[in-house]
Amino acid sequence: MKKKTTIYDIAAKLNLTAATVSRALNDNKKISENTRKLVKQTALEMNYEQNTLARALKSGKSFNVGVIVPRMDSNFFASVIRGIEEELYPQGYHVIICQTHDQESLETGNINSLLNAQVDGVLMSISNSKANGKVFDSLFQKQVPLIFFDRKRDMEGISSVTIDDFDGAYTATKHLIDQGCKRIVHLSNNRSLEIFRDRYAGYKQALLDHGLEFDENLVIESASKIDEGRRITKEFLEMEHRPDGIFSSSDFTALGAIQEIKAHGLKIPQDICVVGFSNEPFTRFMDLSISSVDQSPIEMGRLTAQVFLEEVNNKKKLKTQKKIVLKPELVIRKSSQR
Amino acid sequence: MKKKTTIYDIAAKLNLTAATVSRALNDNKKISENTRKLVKQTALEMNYEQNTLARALKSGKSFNVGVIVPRMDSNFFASVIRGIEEELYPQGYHVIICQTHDQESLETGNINSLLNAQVDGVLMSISNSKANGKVFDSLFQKQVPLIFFDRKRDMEGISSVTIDDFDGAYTATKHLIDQGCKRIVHLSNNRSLEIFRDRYAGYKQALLDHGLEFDENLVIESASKIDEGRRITKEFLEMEHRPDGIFSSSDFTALGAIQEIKAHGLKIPQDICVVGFSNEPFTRFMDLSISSVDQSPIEMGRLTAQVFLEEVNNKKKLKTQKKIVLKPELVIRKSSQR
DNA sequence: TTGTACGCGTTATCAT
DNA sequence: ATGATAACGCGTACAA
Repeated sequence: MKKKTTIYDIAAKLNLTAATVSRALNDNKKISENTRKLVKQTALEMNYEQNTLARALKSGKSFNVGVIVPRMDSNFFASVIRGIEEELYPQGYHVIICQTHDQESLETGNINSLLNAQVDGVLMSISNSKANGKVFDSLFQKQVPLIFFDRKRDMEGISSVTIDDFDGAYTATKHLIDQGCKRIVHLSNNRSLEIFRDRYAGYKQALLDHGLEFDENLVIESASKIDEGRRITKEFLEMEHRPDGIFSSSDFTALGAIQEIKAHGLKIPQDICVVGFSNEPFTRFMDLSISSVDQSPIEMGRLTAQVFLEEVNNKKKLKTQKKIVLKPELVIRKSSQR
Repeated sequence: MKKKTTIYDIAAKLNLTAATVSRALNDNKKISENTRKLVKQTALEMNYEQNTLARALKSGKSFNVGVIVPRMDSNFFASVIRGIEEELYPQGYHVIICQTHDQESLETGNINSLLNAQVDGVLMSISNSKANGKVFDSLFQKQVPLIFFDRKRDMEGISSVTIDDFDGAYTATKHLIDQGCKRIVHLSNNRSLEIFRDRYAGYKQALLDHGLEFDENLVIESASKIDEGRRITKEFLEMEHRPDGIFSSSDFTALGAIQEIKAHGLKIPQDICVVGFSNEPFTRFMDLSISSVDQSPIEMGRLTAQVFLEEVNNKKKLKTQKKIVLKPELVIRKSSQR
C-alpha cells in the first residue's frame, strides 16, 4: 500500500482506458450506467483518491482560498473565519489563513505568498489603507477574485461584506445620550480605515441630531489595546469638565478605559457610561459586563464565502460587484445601563 | 499579460531549452555562471513565477502543512499557530488550519481533507484520544509526518512537543498549599487526554507530598467552559466542609468558579484561592486577576515546526522520534495571593 | 555545460 | 459509449 492508486490502475484492472475512468468518476453524461457503477465500485475497492495536485495543474484551480486578517486571536476574526469555513469546506475548498499583525509589509508578502500558492481567491480584511494598491493589481491581472470583509477599501469592481458601522456607532451613541450622558468621548482608531471613519461619523451625527455639542477634543485615536485605553482615559479624566460617557470603537480600549475609571475611584455606570464595539466574549463575562455592538461575525464569514463562490462560478460573465452591508446590534449590559 | 510565463517562454526567448532554464533557476551546480545570470535576469524581466502546482505534482511536495486544533479562538492555540507560522513561512511553507471543535468526526474529516490536499505534514493537537487510531494509519502509510503538540497521544515513532503538565499542576497546587489552603478542589477535564491526566496526577502528588488528604470527591470533570465552572462550583460550595482552594485545569472553568464564589458572597483569595491553567489574556486583565500556569505557546509552536522541518528534511534516514517537553511557569496574581 | 525525453495524474479533444 | 493522444508546467536521468 505504498503507492497511491491512480485512474490508470483502475483502468488496467477493468480493461478500460484512463479517460473512461476519469469520465465515469466525474459523472460525464456520455458514459453507460453500467461502466459508471463498475468504475465507482472498483475505485472504492482500490482505495482510489483523486490527486488534487494533478487536477489543479490541469484545471488551473487549486481549490485553496486565502484568508487574510489582521490577527486571528480576536474572537471577531476567528468567528468570521469559522463562518467562511462552514461555507467553503462542503464545496471542497481549503482555507489558508494569513495574519498581517497590522504590518503593511506582511500584507503585501501574504498576498504574494498566496498568489504563489495559486489560490483561487483571496478574502481579506485590510489592516491599512494607506498601502499602495499595487498588490491588488497583481490579483486583478491574474483574475483572482478578491473580496473584502469588515475592513475594506473602496475599489472598482470589488465586492465586500461589511456591517453598517455608521449605524452601529450612531445607535451606541444615542443609547448613551438616552442614559443621560451629556459629554461623550469617542475612543477612535486608525481613521485611514473606513470602518473607523464611519464609526466616527456615526458618533458625530448622533450628537448633532440630539442637540449635543460636537467637540473634536473629545475624539482620541489609538490602537485597539487595553493599555492604550488606559493611557487615553487617564488624560481626559483630568479634564476640567470630566466626560460622562465613552463610546469606544474597540472593546479592548473600552476595557482599558473601565480599568482606569475605576482606578480613579469613579463609578460605572453612575459617573461614566461605557460602550464598546465588537462584542468580544470577555465583554459578557466581566464582573462589570460591557455594552458593545455585535457584528454577527459568523454570518459575515458565510456571506463572504458565498460571494466568493458566486464569483468563481460565474467567471465567464461580467464581474458583478456586490456590496453587502449587515446591520449591527447593540447589546446593552451593565457598563451603560443606569 | 494574460497568460503566465513559463520556463518554456523564457527558454524560447534565450534559444535555450526548458531543462536548462529549470536548472539555472534552481541553482543547479552544473550550469555556467553566465547562463544562470542570464536566465535569472530575463526571468525577472518576463515576470516569471514558478508554478507551484506543477512543481508539487512532480516532486510530490505541496509545501502545505496542515495544522489541526480544537479551536483557534483561544489565545493559546492562536499563539501556537503564530509560532508555527513564524518558523514555517520563511521556508516557503503554507499553513492550512483546521478546527475540530472537539468533535471526533471533524477530526477524522479534517485529516482526510488535508491528506487529500496532499499536505507535507500534519501538526495537531488532538481533541479526543478515544478516537480509534485508523485515521493515523492513513498518515502513516502515506509517510506524511505527524507531530503532536500540547494534546498528544502516545504513539510509536511519533514526535511531540508538550509542556510538563504534571509539573505545572504540582507547582500550582503547592502554591495553594503555601497560601494556607487545606481543602483543595481540582476542576479537571476529559481525562482520556494525557494533559488532563497529568494535571490530575500533579495535583494529587502535591497534596500527598505535603501531608494533605487526597479526596476523590474533590475532583470534578467538565468541559472547559465558564458555565461549567459555575455549575460545578455551585455544587461544592454547598458541601459540609467547604473547600478553600481551587486548582482548575482551565482558565475558563476557573473564571466560572470565581463568578460563582462571588455570587455566594465569599471573598477571593481570603475565603478561597483560585488558580487556572493556560494564562489566557483575560486572566491578566480581570479586576480580580487570575493566577494561572503559562504554557509558552509561541515557543511551543516554533518547536513543533522545527521538529517537522527536521523530519521532512531527513526522510531518508530513520525517523527519529523526538519528545520535547517544555517547562511551564506559574504566574501568581490576585486570585491566589493572600 | 547543455539538450533529449519522459513522467507526475488528470482532463479535454479528437476519433472510432 | 469508449479509446487514443495531447497537454498542463516542471524536474531529472540519461545522453551528448
